[in-house]
Amino acid sequence: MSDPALPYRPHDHDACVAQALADARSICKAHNARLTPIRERVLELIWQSHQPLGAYELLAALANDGRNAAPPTVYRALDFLQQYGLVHRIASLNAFIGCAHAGACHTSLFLICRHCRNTLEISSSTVSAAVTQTAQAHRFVAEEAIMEITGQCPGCSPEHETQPHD
Amino acid sequence: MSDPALPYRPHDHDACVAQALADARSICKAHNARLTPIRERVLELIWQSHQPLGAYELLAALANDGRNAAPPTVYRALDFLQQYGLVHRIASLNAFIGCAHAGACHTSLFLICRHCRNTLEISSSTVSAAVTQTAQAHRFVAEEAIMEITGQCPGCSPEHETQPHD
DNA sequence: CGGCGGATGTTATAATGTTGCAAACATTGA
DNA sequence: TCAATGTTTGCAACATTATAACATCCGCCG
Repeated sequence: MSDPALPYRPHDHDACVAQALADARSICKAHNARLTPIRERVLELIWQSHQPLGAYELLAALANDGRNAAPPTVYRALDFLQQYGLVHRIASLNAFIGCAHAGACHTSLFLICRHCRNTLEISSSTVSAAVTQTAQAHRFVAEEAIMEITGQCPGCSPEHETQPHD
Repeated sequence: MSDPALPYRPHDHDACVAQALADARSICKAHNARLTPIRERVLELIWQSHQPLGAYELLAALANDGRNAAPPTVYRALDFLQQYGLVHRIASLNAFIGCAHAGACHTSLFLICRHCRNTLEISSSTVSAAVTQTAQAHRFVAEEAIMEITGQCPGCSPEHETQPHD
């Protein structure tokens, strides 16, 4: 299998997914929330791809499972997962990706490679501080921040001109 | 140049729109681009609202003009206007707003009030620098940045509890 | 058991965005 | 002026993304 994942670095992807699912289970338990089979499966599918997945891609994957799913099923699962901070929505792609810092309060910045689509979630206190400060300077009460940077990841950047990922 | 700090403050809106249109005309002229009636009208409609407008809202407005427009008409006009930096797309709202710094190279941050929807475009060098630095730290070549902060503007923030804007 | 509430199934539909082709129009150069 | 060319617009159909409304199921608690 062509080691699909890898935001920029090889790693044991199965283990990384398993860890994410284990974290999710404990987070849900702590909140008395039910990580039902559908919800868990959606989360697993999302984690198996480091590229953000669209709702209808998830839908197709569920259909592959032999499951009889319609759009609301997927959107409801996604709503749940977002609510507990287990996945993020990438607004510029209409797609979803697993949260790399589930459980922790954080403002994330996403580095999205326009070539291989691998997406890296970063929690930068420098950026967060700059944003907070800017908002305050305009007497604006910031509640949610979306920061999505599109460009080229190290594996696909022009200086290399080798095989890009994917 | 049009008064940049428009939302959140009273101002002569007609003049502000007129100025934006004049700027647009000169920018297009400089690039040998044609600011056709449809494109200009779309830009005007967008500027007349400080709240971001959706493509289908624009479509309805064009229909009101007695014009016979279909979705591609609007999307093409929007593509054109974005190409020349005259409008920005707000990804989290699927909507468009006039660019407050047309002509200048800039990375913008948007402060979107979830109450009155007024949206302020800010060019913060602090934030830009922090983002650039973070991207570089991951050897990521940043090309486009989307930064959208949702929250409450001064007029709608809870401490006031007066009449919100809009 | 029986009722309650959350989760899922099902159908339909809304909202957003795109493709492809043809007609209209502007610009250029002979 | 006229044809050649390229851009813009009209138009119809379609693709994608997201939600509404209501029925059903299932676990839990009394």
